[in-house]
Amino acid sequence: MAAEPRVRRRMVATRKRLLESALALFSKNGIYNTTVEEITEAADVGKGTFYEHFPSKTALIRLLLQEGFRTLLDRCRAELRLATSPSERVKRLLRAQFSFFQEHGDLLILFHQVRGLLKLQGKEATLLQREYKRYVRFLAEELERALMPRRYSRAELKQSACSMAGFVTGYLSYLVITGMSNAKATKDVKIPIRIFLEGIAIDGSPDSSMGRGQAFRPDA
Amino acid sequence: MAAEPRVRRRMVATRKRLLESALALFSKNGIYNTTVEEITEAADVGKGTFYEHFPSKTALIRLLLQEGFRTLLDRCRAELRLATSPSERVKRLLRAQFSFFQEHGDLLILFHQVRGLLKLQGKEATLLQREYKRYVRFLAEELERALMPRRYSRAELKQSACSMAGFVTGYLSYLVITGMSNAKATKDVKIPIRIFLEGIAIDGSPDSSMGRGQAFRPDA
Amino acid sequence: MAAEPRVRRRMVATRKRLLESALALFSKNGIYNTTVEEITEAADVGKGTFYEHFPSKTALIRLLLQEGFRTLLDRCRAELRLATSPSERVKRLLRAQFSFFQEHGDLLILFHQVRGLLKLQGKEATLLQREYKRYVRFLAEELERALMPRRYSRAELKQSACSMAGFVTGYLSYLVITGMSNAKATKDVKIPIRIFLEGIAIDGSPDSSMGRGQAFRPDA
Amino acid sequence: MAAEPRVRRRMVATRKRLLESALALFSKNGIYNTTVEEITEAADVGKGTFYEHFPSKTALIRLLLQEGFRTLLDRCRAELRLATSPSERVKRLLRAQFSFFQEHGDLLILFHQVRGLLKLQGKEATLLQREYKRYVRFLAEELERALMPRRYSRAELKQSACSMAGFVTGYLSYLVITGMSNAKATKDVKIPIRIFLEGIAIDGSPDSSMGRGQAFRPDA
DNA sequence: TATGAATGAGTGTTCATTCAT
DNA sequence: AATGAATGAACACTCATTCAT
Repeated sequence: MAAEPRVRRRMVATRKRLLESALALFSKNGIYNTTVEEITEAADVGKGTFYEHFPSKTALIRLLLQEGFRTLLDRCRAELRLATSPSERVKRLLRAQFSFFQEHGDLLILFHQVRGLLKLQGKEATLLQREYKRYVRFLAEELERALMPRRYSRAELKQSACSMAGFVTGYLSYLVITGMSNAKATKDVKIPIRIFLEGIAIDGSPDSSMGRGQAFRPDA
Repeated sequence: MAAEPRVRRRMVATRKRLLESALALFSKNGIYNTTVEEITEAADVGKGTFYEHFPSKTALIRLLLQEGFRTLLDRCRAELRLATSPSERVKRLLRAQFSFFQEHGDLLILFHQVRGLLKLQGKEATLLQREYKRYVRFLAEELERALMPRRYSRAELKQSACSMAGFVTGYLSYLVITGMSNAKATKDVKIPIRIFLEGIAIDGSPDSSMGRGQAFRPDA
Repeated sequence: MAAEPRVRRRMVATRKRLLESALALFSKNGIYNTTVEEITEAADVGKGTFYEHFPSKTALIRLLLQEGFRTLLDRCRAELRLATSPSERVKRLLRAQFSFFQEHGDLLILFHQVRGLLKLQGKEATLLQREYKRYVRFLAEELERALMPRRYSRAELKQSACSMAGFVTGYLSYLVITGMSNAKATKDVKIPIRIFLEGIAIDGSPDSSMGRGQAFRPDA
Repeated sequence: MAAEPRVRRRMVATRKRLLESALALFSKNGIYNTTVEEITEAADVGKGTFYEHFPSKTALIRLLLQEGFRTLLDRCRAELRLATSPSERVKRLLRAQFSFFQEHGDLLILFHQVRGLLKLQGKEATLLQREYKRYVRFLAEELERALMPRRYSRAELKQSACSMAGFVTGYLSYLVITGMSNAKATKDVKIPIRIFLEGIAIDGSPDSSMGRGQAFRPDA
């Protein structure tokens, strides 16, 4: 009876080692090029042990994804609590996301790869999709709150949330590809934003420069 | 001698059908869940024929990627030629990318999935990586040209390019996930940008609002 | 075009070798202790070849079963055509079954093992079950025809068919267990039947000997 | 010292629960689709406990088989003791077997499935085989006793015993397959026997009807 | 050139069995 | 004696690739 906790602790440790090994390998080799056996070997346990802890490889991926998103959202919420004005909320939201991925670089590629699966059908995909949708919904709600005074349509807010989420992960994953230090490049994210947007003249009248007297519409 | 061209034409047609079938299937089921046999079946040719035209499945993917990026860059260049002022170049660059992916939605998931592979080692990955790097370099150069008067460091321009590329594809792929009509949502891309950035006060004095008198730094 | 048949012939031969190897191994080691690899090795083909010819191990078993039952029923029908009187039909029916299993001893254990699965649920089991039911139904119909003059209820005929089928395969499989030569023991099947039934006095008055004045009822 | 019996009693109870759970599961899902874990779960004991009581899964099966056959033979012996005439012995023997399987339907599928293993080599198979052989030998001896006056060869008696054993279990298992109520169908087993045998004319002159002036020989 | 039968390394998953507690 | 976490051999099945025709 007194020894039980030790067993439990060992099990928890094993499970944790499996999760960590999996995440590290997924991040290094991708979810497709990582085999269950590689994971168990990295965790220094037998192959069968994997299935004592997780029903399937996919389930493990889902778990990592869920946990990842939960941590991300928690981070966002914590950061939002520090905001003193509505206008500050958006900044903190963005900051939370960047700093999260800076700490959890492993999750960047996982989120990315799984996202590449989501157009596919099948109930497993639906389960995974739910996580991303929840994330977007959360961002949309927060954006709404932050921008209270001015009313935007639900669709616009959703688009805006997609825009934000896509920007964060897209930017970071391109940094990874080009071999730029994530840490350094995310130190001051405002510069790239300003640069690539400055021509768009986000501030005021500019689109007239497109010669059509319209707002910027890429496919106009 | 007179028949030769016909044979050649047939071959070219077969090759084209293979490429198209592959792209369609990749877009629908992803590169991992699409088998060579499915591709040849869709193209209505024998399985072996695939290997008469392409040395491997990966090579085919690389080809589609290369062709895709070439088309994308061509589109960008064409659009840029229409610009009458440097400040307009960025807008047209962005517009070109959005409209490209709107037309070639097939490539969105392909670009995305392949990107998820790029951290991997191996010379195949390096070959694929080259394509993305070329794309980013192109964007960086164009940004430099567009913003000539103001000098940015090479690194900053590269970050900015990543930012742009990441934003475009990230935004669009999140739209796909959340089930929003790509066509509709990209009609006016400025709204979401404005919304999610408005709190950041990209325009002027803003960061003081963070209470630290600093530029916006997500991980501060 | 002229060579095609050769390829086809080769394929048919491969398929046949696989079927034969499988049946032989199933008969020797049982369906559970026979692996796909053993089958392909015995057929001297690669492991993957198996799946070019059959969608799954279970499907192969089903195929063997179907083909076996078809042959068995054909044999029965052929034998029945030789009958000159209704009363002869039952004899010939029984004879056909015995001679069939004598020739196809391999199928005896297959039929037996698969039968052991049939109580299980699942659609695969249902598919297999169909074969046995068809067999019993056939026997019931033939018994009805053979015994036309005297009317038996549908249920009684079905029981009778089960009785016949069960007897044939049960008897033979017990012969196998006890190591008796199938060939020799089935030469004159009437002797064992007479022996074990003679006390039951199938002919007339006997059951009164049970002291209850009733028909023989095992659980009375 | 006083507690010892309690421990022993508990152990016996656990062992019994394991045996019962196993039998129930074997009957429902078959010996192959029943895992040791399912058995221990059903018996509400730890997985390791199984191996405190039985050296292996196969050993458990052997045990159930042995116990089953022992009970069956006991039942037969008890029934035989009630016989008042030699001719009655065969009837009672048959009755005992039918009523046994009616009560212990669980054992029907177990006996059946294990029988499907018996052609296999290996000492485990030999051990299992012994049980069936003992059963057949018992039946042969009883038949001999019952038919004393008329002499049959040892081989003929053995065949006859196989015939009886095969008929009983074969008939019943076909009833299960076709979904007929075991209970109802075995109420009066004589009808099916009579029906399927009536054409064989077990009684007298019959085989001449085959037009060959021979005894009924299935493979003639 | 085109074909598709053949291949076999590789993968996720199962499960009887072991053993430290 | 009882437990259940850990084990790893084994298995069915996949699929990119080869090659004889």
